[in-house]
Formats: sequence, C-alpha cells, structure tokens
Amino acid sequence: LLAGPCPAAARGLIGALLVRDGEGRDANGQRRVARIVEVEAYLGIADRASHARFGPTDRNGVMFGPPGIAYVYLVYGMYDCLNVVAEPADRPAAILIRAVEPLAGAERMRAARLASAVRRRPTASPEAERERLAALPAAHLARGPGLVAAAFDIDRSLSGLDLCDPASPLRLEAPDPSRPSPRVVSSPRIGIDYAGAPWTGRRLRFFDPSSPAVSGRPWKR
DNA sequence: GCAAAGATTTGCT
DNA sequence: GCAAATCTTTGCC
Repeated sequence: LLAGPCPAAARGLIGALLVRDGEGRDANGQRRVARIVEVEAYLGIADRASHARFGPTDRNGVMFGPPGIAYVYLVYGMYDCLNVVAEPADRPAAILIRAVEPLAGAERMRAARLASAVRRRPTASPEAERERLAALPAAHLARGPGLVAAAFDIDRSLSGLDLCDPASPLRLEAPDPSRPSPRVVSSPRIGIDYAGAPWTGRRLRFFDPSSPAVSGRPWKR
C-alpha cells in the first residue's frame, strides 16, 4: 500500500493502528494503541507544500528513501510531527499523521502530554497542567499532529525508524478486521497557504468524519 | 553569515 | 479572533 501513489496510501491509512511499546521517557510500561483518523498526503518535488520541494536535505532525506519509514521533523521550533514515507525510493512523498483516536494506554498518553508540556513551559505549574489534561476526553489527547507526537513520545530521534517492522518500538499495524472500515472524506490540507494555487486547493487531507479525534473546527471538516 | 518563515498549539482579548 | 512562543532550515548577501 505505502509503495503506491501517496494519496491512495494516505486514504488507506485511515483506520490503521499506531502502536507504541512501553519504553519511553519514564519507567511506566503501558502500551499505547490508537486508530489513525486523520492524515495528509505530501507529494514530490513539484508539491509546493511538501518539504521535498527543496530536493534532498539533511532534514527531509528519509522522504527520498524506501516507503514505510518514519519521517519526524520539528515544526515552528516547538512540536514534532510524525510522517510515514510513501512511494518508491526514488520518489519523495510522505503522509502526515494529523490525529489518532486512543484505544489503549490513554493514561500513558496523558502522562506523556504532561511531560511534553512541562518541557515546553518549565515555569508553568505542572499541577495545573495535570488537571487540565485529566479533564480532557481520551479522544482529544492526540487531536492534532503536534499532539500525536507528544502523546506517543515521538521526536526526531525516531526519524528513519521502520514503522512496518513488528519489532520497532513505534509501528503501524493493520486494523481489526472485525471492525467495519471507516467512511473516509477529503478536504484541502491545513496550514499550507504559503504553497499557493493549485496546491492549497487540492483535497489531499483524509479523515474519518465520525471520529471525535479529528482536528479542526467542526464546520470546516 | 544573517534574516525570515514555518505541515502548530495555546492563551488572552 | 489574534498573537506569542521557539528554533531549525532555507534563501539570499
């Protein structure tokens, strides 16, 4: 699937599982599992919204490699974002994981969100942040690309990891076959106004409209 | 070498 | 609804 055209691969990732093994920044060994509910496809050199538009660099190098590999980058100097590399090795493309819906390990995700917030704002009250996160529904713990990374302890050190290897601490797994496949709708991508036409208008964002974990304002979904 | 902008999130007005 | 926080990467001198 990931070796094929990126838009179809992105659509096909909706409903797949993102799995994180117990290892992480602290000793709590809870396994985290979540359903992918929102993604965006970023195409090759010609896509003015894609990091690949600069050609291969130190940052985006893995996009030019084989499919199924993690591409993690830092955005706005603050948040890590997880991508899955798509298409064959000579064609750069990646799928941004924008939101996932927790199925297991939600408390571990809450702890990771707290640790991430404390690292970002050392002067703020950890207790206030802990209470804020405790009040958050599980479906909102990873609603947004920066929050997916925070909830799963994903940072740039995981870039290059094989997400299709069952031995990887972070990996993709096929959805539960007994579960009905989700409805998938498309929209333009978010936060790429700089790309200009026609790229801003292309419907390369895919999501499950029934999921409460999808990011963005409800009326813009 | 330096200036500018960015695949975001949060808090305040 | 708008602006701040924060730092890497890119683009131009």
